[in-house]
Amino acid sequence: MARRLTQRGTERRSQLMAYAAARFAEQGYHPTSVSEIVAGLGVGKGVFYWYFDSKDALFHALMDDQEAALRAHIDRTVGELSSGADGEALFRTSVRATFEFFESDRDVVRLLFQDSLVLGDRFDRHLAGLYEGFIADIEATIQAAQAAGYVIEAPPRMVAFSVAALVSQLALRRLQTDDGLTAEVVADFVVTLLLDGLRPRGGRPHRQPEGDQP
Amino acid sequence: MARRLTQRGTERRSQLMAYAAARFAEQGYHPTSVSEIVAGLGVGKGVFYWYFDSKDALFHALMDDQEAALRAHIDRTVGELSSGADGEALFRTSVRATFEFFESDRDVVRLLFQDSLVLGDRFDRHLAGLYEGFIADIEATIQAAQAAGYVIEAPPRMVAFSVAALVSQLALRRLQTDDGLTAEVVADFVVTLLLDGLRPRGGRPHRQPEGDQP
Amino acid sequence: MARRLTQRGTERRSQLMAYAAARFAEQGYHPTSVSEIVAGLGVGKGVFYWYFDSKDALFHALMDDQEAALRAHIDRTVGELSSGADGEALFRTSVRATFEFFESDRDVVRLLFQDSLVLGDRFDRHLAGLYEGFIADIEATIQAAQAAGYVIEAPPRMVAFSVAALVSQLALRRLQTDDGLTAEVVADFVVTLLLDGLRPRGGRPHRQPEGDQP
Amino acid sequence: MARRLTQRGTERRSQLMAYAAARFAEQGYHPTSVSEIVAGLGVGKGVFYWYFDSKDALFHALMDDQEAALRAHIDRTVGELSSGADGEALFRTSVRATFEFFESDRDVVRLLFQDSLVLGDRFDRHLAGLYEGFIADIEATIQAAQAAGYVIEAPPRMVAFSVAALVSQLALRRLQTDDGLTAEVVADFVVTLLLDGLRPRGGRPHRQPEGDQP
DNA sequence: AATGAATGAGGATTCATTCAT
DNA sequence: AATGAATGAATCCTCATTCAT
Repeated sequence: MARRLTQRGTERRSQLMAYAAARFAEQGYHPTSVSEIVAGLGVGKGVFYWYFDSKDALFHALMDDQEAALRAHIDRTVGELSSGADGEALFRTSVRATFEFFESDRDVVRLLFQDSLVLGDRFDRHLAGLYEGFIADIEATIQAAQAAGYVIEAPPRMVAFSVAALVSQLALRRLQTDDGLTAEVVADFVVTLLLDGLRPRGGRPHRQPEGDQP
Repeated sequence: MARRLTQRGTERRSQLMAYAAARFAEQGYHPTSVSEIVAGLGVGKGVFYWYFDSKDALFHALMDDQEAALRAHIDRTVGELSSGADGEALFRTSVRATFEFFESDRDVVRLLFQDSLVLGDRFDRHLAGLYEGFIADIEATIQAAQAAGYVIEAPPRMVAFSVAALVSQLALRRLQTDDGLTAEVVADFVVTLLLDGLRPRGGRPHRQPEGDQP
Repeated sequence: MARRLTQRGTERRSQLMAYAAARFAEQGYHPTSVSEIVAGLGVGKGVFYWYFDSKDALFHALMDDQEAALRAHIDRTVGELSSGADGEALFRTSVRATFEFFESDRDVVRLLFQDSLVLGDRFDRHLAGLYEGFIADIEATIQAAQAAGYVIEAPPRMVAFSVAALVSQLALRRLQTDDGLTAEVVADFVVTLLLDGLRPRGGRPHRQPEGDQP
Repeated sequence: MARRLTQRGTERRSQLMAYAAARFAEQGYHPTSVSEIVAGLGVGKGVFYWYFDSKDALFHALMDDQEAALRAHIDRTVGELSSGADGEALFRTSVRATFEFFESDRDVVRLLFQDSLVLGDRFDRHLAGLYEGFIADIEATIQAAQAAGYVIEAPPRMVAFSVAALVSQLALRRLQTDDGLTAEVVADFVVTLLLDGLRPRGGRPHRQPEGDQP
């Protein structure tokens, strides 16, 4: 690999990746065959292997690309914030950017979250790395916030996982059940939930004898 | 199917399911072949198709079983609570029971979360149903709690998804990164996070000019 | 592999080996496809892989079988010699038996001598071993004969190679150019050549001025 | 083909042949792909088909070249002999020259002996011709020597095959098992074996009752 | 209830060759 | 003279499933 590509070659490669991403997102990795991909583009089988070493390799390339794109989108959005923004604003902006990104290309989420659970060991290393990237970022932020007293004490990694879990799962489920909510509304709910929880702050009703609230 | 099974037959069937569950959990559904399953048990191919109509059917049976087992475990645990327990106690107990269940059979989580994303449309209906079962339960609880003022206003389904997301993802990640925390500690953290959020309640430090807390 | 085979299974396996041997002998290993083999027998593709792990594995099985058969044939023939037979008779008998064996199944020679030269490294170990088996046998005999003064001094291994070269190549070429000679005549010529050389023993003509004899 | 080549073109062609020869010698004809050859030289696929009609054609060109080179080497070496040399000296010189040639380019032997056995019918005609060239030469010499009484009576073609077999196989095996012998020593052994056989000339020990000499 | 045997479509991948540029 | 791109038949092999026994 690491071929020198002409303009046309670069386009072909992108075409293949885009089409494959859509099929993987729709049906999953295993049920999507290379034949299906090339047939979908109306090209010969050899074309696939001219651009990718294997089906696996394509998948990894896809993941790498999307991860980079997500990071770039978040960084860009956060970069646009006024320099005086506080931590909460930063956090909220990041979460919103994430939901926006997933909103703009619905395949991406489905793709990014086909993880090792499903794809077997061959993908573990790659995906673990990818996931870890985000988790580690969040973890660092959490630790700083804890040091400053803005976040309750708890193992930062567990907290980071929680943040990632909420963001990723809500983004994902939005695709499956259209609840009519905008990305922004969901993002803001996530931020509120993470910061303040489900229990109303301030004076609250007394416990009821027959109560079964959460 | 719907065969009438002898005692021995029932055992065989369980054996097959247990072995298949382990393999599915380890490598995923597609990469696990029927041959591998029967070979692992040292029996002929016919055995498999005597007890199951297809590989799909086995998978669905597995899901049904595990879902029922999880529900039973939660119900049993909650049923042991003193009748005077309040909503928060109920909630905490349910979450704990869930983590305990996943703790007792690590394959189950990996199995339950190989979802439609990965398995393609054939599994959608089944899994959607499974997932929906839990979501609907939580949703009902949330609605009641909101009516009573114990939970902030927000689309109950979204709230329910959030609860499910946190519980399931933290249970899942525990398998992959051994953080040395007990199921109970994680469960309690999840409950706290959901109820009160990450931001400390009570008097808080003022915002700092250079702040970067979440 | 190492499957338990029924009578029918054993027959199928033999059928496959026989047919494959013929094709390998005729066209060589690489130009013979698994499809061709199963088509030739009118069976499905899966049949091949029920009996053999791979095309390679079949080839090795073939080699093992034929080597064993050749050895057995030689041992049997030599065993029928009167117990008072001398070394020369033994040698002559072995060489004759070898030619007979190759005569009885013409594919075998072509098969046994598709060697590492042609088949690449994957076959090296196996074939080297096979070839070595015979070479080592001959080498031991040569050494004993040298000790007793019946054979001239020379590195025994080189001598052994020479014997193997003559026997195998003459057997092989007989298949390609029908010279109308019986296996026995060729065998006896080989023995004579090896023992006494091409130069007539006893009184010989004087050198001629214009000579160009070998 | 039959292109008129510039100087640079001639070099390219030679480069391709040399590289291909090395690969064919190492892995065999079939396992070596055209892609591998051009990649090894860092050129595009088109280059290969500019200089050769096909992979087969390259192989044949290789064989032709090497055969010519071998003949030339033998002729040159023999031509250097004093004109009064007798038949034995001529023979010895030819055999030595052959071993020297193979010694100087180890790939050649491996290449020349990838014969029809391995390469299938397409190569038969070519290789048969090649081989026949040498065999016919030797055969003529043998016949002359037999007429003059220097060589025992036996079908000359069979004798010629024997000579070719010994020379080629010993040259070949030297590559695989480094026995530490020089080309000259092996060549001389071959000559001695062919002329006088393994049995010592002159007074010989009587047969022993329990004998096991060759 | 279970076995070994068989099926054959389909999977990923390779490869000699061709072609537009 | 040479390139990168493309072709598509063919390769080895897998696998869910069926079947005779």
